[in-house]
Amino acid sequence: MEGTGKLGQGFDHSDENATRVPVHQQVYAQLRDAVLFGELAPGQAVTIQGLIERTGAGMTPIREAIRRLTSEGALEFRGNRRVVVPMLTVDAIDDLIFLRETVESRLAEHAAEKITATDIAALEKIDSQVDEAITRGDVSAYLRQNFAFHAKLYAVANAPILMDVANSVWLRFGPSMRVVCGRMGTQNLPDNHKTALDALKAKDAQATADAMREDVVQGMEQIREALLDGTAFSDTID
Amino acid sequence: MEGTGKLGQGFDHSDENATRVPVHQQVYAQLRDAVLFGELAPGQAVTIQGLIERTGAGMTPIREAIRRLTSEGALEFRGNRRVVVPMLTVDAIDDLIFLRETVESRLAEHAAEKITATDIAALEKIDSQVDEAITRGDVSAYLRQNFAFHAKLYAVANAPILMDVANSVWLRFGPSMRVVCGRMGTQNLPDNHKTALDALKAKDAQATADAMREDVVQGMEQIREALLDGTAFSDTID
DNA sequence: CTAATCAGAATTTGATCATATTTTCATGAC
DNA sequence: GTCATGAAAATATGATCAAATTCTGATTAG
Repeated sequence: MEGTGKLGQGFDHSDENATRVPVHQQVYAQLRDAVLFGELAPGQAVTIQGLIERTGAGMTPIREAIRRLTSEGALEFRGNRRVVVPMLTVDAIDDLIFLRETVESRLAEHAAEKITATDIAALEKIDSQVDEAITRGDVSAYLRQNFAFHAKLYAVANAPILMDVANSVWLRFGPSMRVVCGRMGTQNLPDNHKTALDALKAKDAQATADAMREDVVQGMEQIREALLDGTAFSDTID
Repeated sequence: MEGTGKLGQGFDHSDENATRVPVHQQVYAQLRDAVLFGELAPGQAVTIQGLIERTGAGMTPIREAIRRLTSEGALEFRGNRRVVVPMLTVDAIDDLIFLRETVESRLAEHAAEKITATDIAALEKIDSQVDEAITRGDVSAYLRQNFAFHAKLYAVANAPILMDVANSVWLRFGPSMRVVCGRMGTQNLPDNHKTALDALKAKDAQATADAMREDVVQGMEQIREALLDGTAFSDTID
C-alpha cells in the first residue's frame, strides 16, 4: 500500500527493515519538529483529521502522537477536545527561562565531566553550521543547528531525566522563537558556543555551565522582550 | 457491552453525565495513581493486554494512556515494545533531588505570593490527615495525603509548566518511595509542613521555599540511601 | 427595510471498538 | 546448537457512534 507515502521515513539508521520505525513514532517526530522549528504558529489548531490527511497515517498512531506531544507541552488541550499549539504568556516564559537556566547549566556540568575528543569535534562541526546559518540569514537552518548543538550536549551529559525536561522546555518556546527570529533576522542571535567549547576542552565544568547559561539567557530574553512588546505576536491566532 | 464494567466510572449515580470523562482519561488517571502510589513495583511490566483485562477498556484509549505516562516518565520503553515501571538508578535519583529542590522551592515562592486564607485552611486540613496517617502507620494514606499537600501547593502557585515538571518528578520516584516506606514504616518520614504553613501565613516566600526544600531533601535522601544500600530493592524485578 | 439573534439541521471532528496485520518469543524438531 | 513453526502481543486501519461547531433561515427588534 503506502499510497502517497507522505511520512518520509526520516532517517532510518540501523536499517535493513523498512517498517522498523513505528508509524506513531514517525508521526510524533514529524509533528515534534513542526512545533520545535516553528512550522506551526502559536495558537494554531491541530486536528486529528488534518493530520490523517497530512501524514497519510491511520487514526490510532496519530492520537498517540498527539497525546505524547501534549504531555510534553508541545500541544495543549483547549477545552472541548480541541488541541492547539500553546501561546506563551509572560509568566510562562519566566518559568521557562528559570528552568532552562538551571537544567541546562547542570547538563553542561555533567557534559564537561564526560566529554570526549570525538564529542568535541562533533560539537564544533555543528557550531560551524550554526555560524553559517547566521551569516546566510537562514532562520530555519539556525533553529535546527542551534538545537542540534544543545541536543548533542544533552546527549553527552547522559542524564535522561534532565534531558527530558530540557526537551520539553524547547518544545514550549520553539514556536515563539520562530516568530521572533522571523522578525529580527539572525543577526542579533546569541552564540556563546565558542566560549562553551573552550571550557569543555579544558574540562572546566563551572565555566561550561556559565557559558551555556549566558547563551540560554540571551536567547530567552529576546523572546521575553518580544512578548512584552507584543507586536511580534499580533498576527498569531488567539 | 459494559459487561463487568471494571473502570468504576467514578461517581455516576444514574444521572445524565454518563460518558462525560473520556475512557482514555480514566485509564490514564487509574494507571497514574497506580504508579504514583506504588501499586506497581519498579521493574514491573505493563502490557496492553493486561490493562484491557484489568480495566475492561478498549485498546485505543489504553495505548493513549500508556503513551502519555511514558512521556511523563511514569513508564519506560524497554527495547522491544515492552513497557515497564522504571527502576531508579543512583544517577537518576540525584537528578530528581536536584529537580525537586529547585522546582519545588520556586513553586513554594510563587505559592507564598498568591496564597489565600481558604488555601491555607485547605492545606492545614490535608496536613492533619498526613499526621493522622503517620500515627496510624498507614503508608498508603501517607503517600496519598502527602502528595495531596504538595499538589495543592502547586495549584496555588499557578505555574503550569513548573507543575508539570514537579508532577513528572513525583511519577518517577513514586514507586521507589513506596518500596522504601514499606520497609521503614511511617515513623521516620519528614513533615516540615508546619514550618511551611507558618511561612505561608506570614507570606514569607523565602522561608516557605526553605521549608519545602528541607522537606523535599529529607524525603528524597531516604530513597537515595535505600538505593545505595540496595537491600530494599532486592526483590524488585530487573 | 436592515440587522441581530436563535433554533435546528448538517457537517465536521473526536472517541471507541473490532479486526487485520506484523513482530516477537518460546518451543520443539533436526 | 540452529532453524522452523506457532502462539501471543503489539501495531495499525477503518468503521461506527457521539458530540460539537457551523451553517442556514426565519423571526423579531430597531
